[in-house]
Amino acid sequence: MAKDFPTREENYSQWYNDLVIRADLAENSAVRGCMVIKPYGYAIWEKIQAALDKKFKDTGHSNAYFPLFIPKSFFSREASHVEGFAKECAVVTHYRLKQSPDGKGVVVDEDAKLEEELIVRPTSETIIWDTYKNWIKSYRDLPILINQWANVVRWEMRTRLFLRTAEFLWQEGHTAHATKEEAIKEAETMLNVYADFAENWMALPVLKGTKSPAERFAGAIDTYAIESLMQDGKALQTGTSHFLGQNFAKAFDVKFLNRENQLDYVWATSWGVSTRLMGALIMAHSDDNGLILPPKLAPIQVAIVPVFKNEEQLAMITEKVIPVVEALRKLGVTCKYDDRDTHKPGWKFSEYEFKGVPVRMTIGPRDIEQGTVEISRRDTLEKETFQITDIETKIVHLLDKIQQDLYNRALSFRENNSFYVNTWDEFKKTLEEKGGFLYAHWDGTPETEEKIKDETKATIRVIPLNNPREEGKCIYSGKPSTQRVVFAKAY
RNA sequence: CGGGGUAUAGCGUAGCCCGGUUCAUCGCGCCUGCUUUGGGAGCAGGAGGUCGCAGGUUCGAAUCCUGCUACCCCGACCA
Repeated sequence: MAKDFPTREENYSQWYNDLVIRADLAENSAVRGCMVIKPYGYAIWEKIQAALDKKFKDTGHSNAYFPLFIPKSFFSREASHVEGFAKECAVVTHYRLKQSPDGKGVVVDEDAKLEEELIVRPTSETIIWDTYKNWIKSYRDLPILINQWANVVRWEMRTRLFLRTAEFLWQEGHTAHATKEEAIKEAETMLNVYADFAENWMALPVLKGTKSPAERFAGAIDTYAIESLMQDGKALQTGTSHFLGQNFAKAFDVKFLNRENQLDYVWATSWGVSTRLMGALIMAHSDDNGLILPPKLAPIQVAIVPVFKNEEQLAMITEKVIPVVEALRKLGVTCKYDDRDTHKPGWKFSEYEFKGVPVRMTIGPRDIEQGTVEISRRDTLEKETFQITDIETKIVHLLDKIQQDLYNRALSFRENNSFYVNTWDEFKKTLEEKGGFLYAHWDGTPETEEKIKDETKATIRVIPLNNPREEGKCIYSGKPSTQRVVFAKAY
C-alpha cells in the first residue's frame, strides 16, 4: 500500500488534502488561495453540473451570464449585503500596465486609474438586480427564473482545496416573482432540488432546514440550507437557497405593475451550490485507500485491468474485453479498458482505488481458460469471480447497489452520530467526545447562539423543516423553548 | 488581519543550535538494461539542486543577522 498516506485517525485535515492530491483531483495553484482543478477532478464537476443543470431546466429555469466585474457603488445599495462581503472583495483599480522605468518588467500605469473601482464578483445579486430592473415592467414579465454557471472570488483568509478557495466555481440562481408566496415556494423548491441531488446522486444524506438569523445570507429574509455530516463529525453546508424578500428590489428600484394595476417591488430568491460539493463527496465517502465515488458521479464507472505476460495474451484478453466494453457502453456505463503495458496490474489496482472508480474488472490468462472475470467493488473492497457471459447486466446491477449502499452507509453514520442532548454539560461532553449533530433546545436568541459558539465553536447548522414541536428548556440559558435545533462544529 | 511555524531535485526529507576536505543526505518518482507482471516488482547503472528572494557579517554561509515573499497550523470570516 501507499506509503506516507495518513489515515483519518492521524490528522483528518492532512488526510483530506493528501487524498485530493493522490486521487488526482486538484492542487494549489501559484495564485494565493486558488486551486487548479485537474482533468479527473473537473470530470467529476462536469457530472455534477450536468445533473444539476437538468434539474434546473426541469423546474423551468434557463441559463444566462452576467459580468465578472461589478461597479463598487452597486455594493452600497443593500446595506447588510455589503457588510457581509466587504471584507473579502478583490478590487480592480487600474486597466493598464506599462514598462517599468528602470527596464525591469512591468508596473501599473498610474495614469490608467479607473474612475470607479470594479469588484470581482463575490456573488452576483447586485449586478443581476441592476439588470433585472430594465427587464421588469409588469407582472406579465414575471417570473424570471435564471441560473448562471460562473466563477466567483472571495478573498478568504484561510483556504482549503474545494472547501474554501479564493476563487471557486458555482452556479447561482436568481429569480424574480410577483408575490411573496411564489418566491418562498421557489426557494423551497430549489432547496428540495439540492437535497434530491445530494441524496440520489452524491449518496449524501442531508438535513433540510432554515438558518438562524446569525447564519443567514447577507441580505436575505430567510436562508434555507442542506447540511451534511462528514466522517470526522463536522458539519458541512452543501447548498443554500435564500428568500430575499423585497430587499434587493428596493435597493435596485425594481418595481412592476401588478394585476391590480399597482406599483410594487418584486420578490426575489437566490440559490447556489459550488465546487465545495466535491469536498463533501471526498469527506463523506472516502477511506484510507483513497476516494470512493458514487457510481452516478464517477467519470469512470468501470475500470478493466488485463493481466498479461506478453502481447499474445493481451490480444486474447482484448478480444474478450471489447464486446463487454461495447455492451456496457450501450447500457450507458462509462468504462475504461486500461491495456497500458507501462504499468503493472498491481499498480493499476491502486491507481483506480485512489481515483474511487466504483467497479474494477480484472481479466487474465486464468480467466480466459475458465471463461470468467474478477469483479471488485471499491466501497467494500470485495472481490468475486463471475462467468463473463452477461457480465454487463451484473455490473449494471452492482453499480446501482453501490450507489444505494453508499447512501445507506452515510445515513447510518449520520444516525449513529446524531445525539439528543438536554443539558449544557451533556452538550459540551458529547460535542467534545463524539462530535456529530446535536439536537438541543435553544431559546431562540442570537445572544445565546453567540455564547454557545464562543464557548464550544458549535453553531446552529439548521432549524429542520417540519420540525416537531417539543416543549423544553434552552440548554444554555434554561429559558423555555418549543423545538430542538441542530448544533455542530462546522467547516 | 493577530499568534506560532516552515521554505533544500518533480514530491517528501537530512544537514542549520555548534559556519570550513560531507557545500549537499536518504526515500519515492524519473531514464537505461535485464529479469518480472492476479495487489503499487527486483537487481545494476544513470540523470536531475540558483539550498525561497534580496542584502549583510566573514578569509569562507544551506548554516549567523536584516528585510521581503510564499506556504502551513491556531484564531476571526465564509459556499
